[in-house]
Amino acid sequence: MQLPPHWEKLATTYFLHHNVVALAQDLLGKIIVTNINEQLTAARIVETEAYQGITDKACHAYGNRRTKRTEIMYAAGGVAYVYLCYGIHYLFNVVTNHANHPEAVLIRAAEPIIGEAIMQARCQHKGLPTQGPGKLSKALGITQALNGFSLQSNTIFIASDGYTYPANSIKSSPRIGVAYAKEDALLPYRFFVCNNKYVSGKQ
DNA sequence: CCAATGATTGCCT
DNA sequence: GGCAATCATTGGC
Repeated sequence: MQLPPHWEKLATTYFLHHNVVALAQDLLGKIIVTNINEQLTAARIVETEAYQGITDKACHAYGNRRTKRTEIMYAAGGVAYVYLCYGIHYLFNVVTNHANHPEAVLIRAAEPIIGEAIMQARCQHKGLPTQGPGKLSKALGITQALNGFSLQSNTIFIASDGYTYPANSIKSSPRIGVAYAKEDALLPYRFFVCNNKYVSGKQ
């Protein structure tokens, strides 16, 4: 696989950062790359959410809950956490922090860079292929089979081309669809690039 | 064992 | 704006 020369795969150490909220914000502008069934696709991340470990009621690992599903969140950062939501959609998360600190960043939306036609086709050419976490996974070819995959693999990883969004174009808000988390539902852990058409929901 | 429920989307009115 | 689709995971019995 040949990437553009100035793209650099993010190293494992990047994902070991202890502040998942800061990491969620920093991931805006980075590029998610998948190479599935010989189909290369890449998209620049424009919307993320932080899930802050065992004290965050919205996090699957709240209360140190360890189940077959959540187990991968307890691994050291730099692996994929993929799970099925509403019985229909695969949601892609990046596990962060050191082992036994179960934190993750949900990647909610991205702007296509490479393989836009592949993404459109995977989404049956309906609407923007990478707007919203379910469609994004579908467009990138992400399924449960990728759960636990290392982001150092060549199948799925995150790269930087040095681009960053200006600080004044980044906004935060409460996370989407977590009303059940009561007071933690109000935490401003969603980050997005404003005026970007791929961002889901309200801006 | 079984019923309830979601980190959503798309189609319908 | 409302709601059905659709199923793995979860927790209670």
